[in-house]
Amino acid sequence: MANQKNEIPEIVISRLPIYLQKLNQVLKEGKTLISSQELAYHLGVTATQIRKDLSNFGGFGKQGLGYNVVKLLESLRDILNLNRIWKAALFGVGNLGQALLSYKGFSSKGFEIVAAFDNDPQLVGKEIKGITVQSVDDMEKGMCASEVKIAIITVPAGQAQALANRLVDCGFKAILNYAPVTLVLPEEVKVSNIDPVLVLQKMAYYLD
Amino acid sequence: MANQKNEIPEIVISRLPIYLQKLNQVLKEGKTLISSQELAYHLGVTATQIRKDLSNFGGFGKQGLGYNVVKLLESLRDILNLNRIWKAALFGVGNLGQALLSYKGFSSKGFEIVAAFDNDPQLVGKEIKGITVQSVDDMEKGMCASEVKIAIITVPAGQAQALANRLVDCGFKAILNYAPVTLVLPEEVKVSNIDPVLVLQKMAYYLD
DNA sequence: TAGATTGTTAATCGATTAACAATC
DNA sequence: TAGATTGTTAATCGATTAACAATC
Repeated sequence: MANQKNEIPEIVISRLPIYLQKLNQVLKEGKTLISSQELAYHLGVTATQIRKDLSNFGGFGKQGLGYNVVKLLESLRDILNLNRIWKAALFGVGNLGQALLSYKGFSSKGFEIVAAFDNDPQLVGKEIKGITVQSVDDMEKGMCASEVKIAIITVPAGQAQALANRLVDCGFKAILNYAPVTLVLPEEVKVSNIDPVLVLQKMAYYLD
Repeated sequence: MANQKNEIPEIVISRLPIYLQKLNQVLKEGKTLISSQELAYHLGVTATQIRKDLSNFGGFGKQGLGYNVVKLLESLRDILNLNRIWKAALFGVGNLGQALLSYKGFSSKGFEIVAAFDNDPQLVGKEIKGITVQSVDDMEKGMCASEVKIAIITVPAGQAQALANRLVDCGFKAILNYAPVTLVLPEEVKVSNIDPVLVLQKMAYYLD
């Protein structure tokens, strides 16, 4: 009844990109085979956990040998829907927004920021990294009928919830939120938060 | 035997800053009392979980009434060691590093970047947001005997592990790592990673 | 074949939730 | 007092780990 996606724990899914990242490193080092033990070694997880995680999607290894690096990479990219380019729209072209526009790590991993929006009249119309900043007022015009389903929010905290509501109405399905607020949105929309202050506050507990 | 800190699950600690964030919002709205139910409502957690989390540290509420917002805020700040200013050093003054140097959210929450380091001769000596960029070569000179225990890494992936090793040798105890690699460090050093690509890759699984 | 490592089951561990007595 | 909500126990749920047969 429920499709397979619902059955696989989110915590498993969140580890797959880490495996992918490590496998890319391993590939660069020229290894063609890797055991779950080796893969686990530097990732802070156990070999058993890697095998268990992967077994949710099938058997990718060979007993006695381990995993073919290239094949496992391809399989993980398939599972995570990474065999395509994902377009994203950026909201808020301040310091952080501009840094993200300049970040080369997105495009090399298949994520491309194709539009940028800001409220500041000084910024609207300006071209940054090949992208012309548009007014947030015009968001619906260009985006709602487009194939862009990922939004990156780097607006001030006070504006984030209202913007997020508009994005959901517009049809965005995934939001990467850098604003320091917890967004309240329908559960069919995926939201992930990046807030360095929360992370530092957590670490502070263990200091001193 | 074991001190209390070891006994409280890390997952509990990681939720406390979120409660803190919400309580600050609630305080601004002028509320003086809040129930676990209300607090939970917009945080995607249950009221029971909030009460359970808090009960690790004592009883902060009053039956029939809820929690005094100001008192709970103060208690959480005490628990998380946030009643002081934490100094941090930044490594890597590229786009992202400069955005972090400009970010006002750190100082308003008690985190202050007091030093910045880069390898680029063009950047060394330059002053950004009141901080003079120093050469990474000189890191040990200024930092190892200092009270700065938090490092923020925004250098390229290939340089992060070697830098982190030096930081640990130097006496840093917490590392906020923006480089897209998993750092391997002694377990007494707290490491947190922020990598938007991993987050986007996870969300991609649920798209389409 | 002998050695190594997977994929999977069962056991363990730990976190979340439900329920409710205590009490404001 | 009556109603509300905490703090906590016990039950449930889910994730991790240990163990090992299968098999390369």
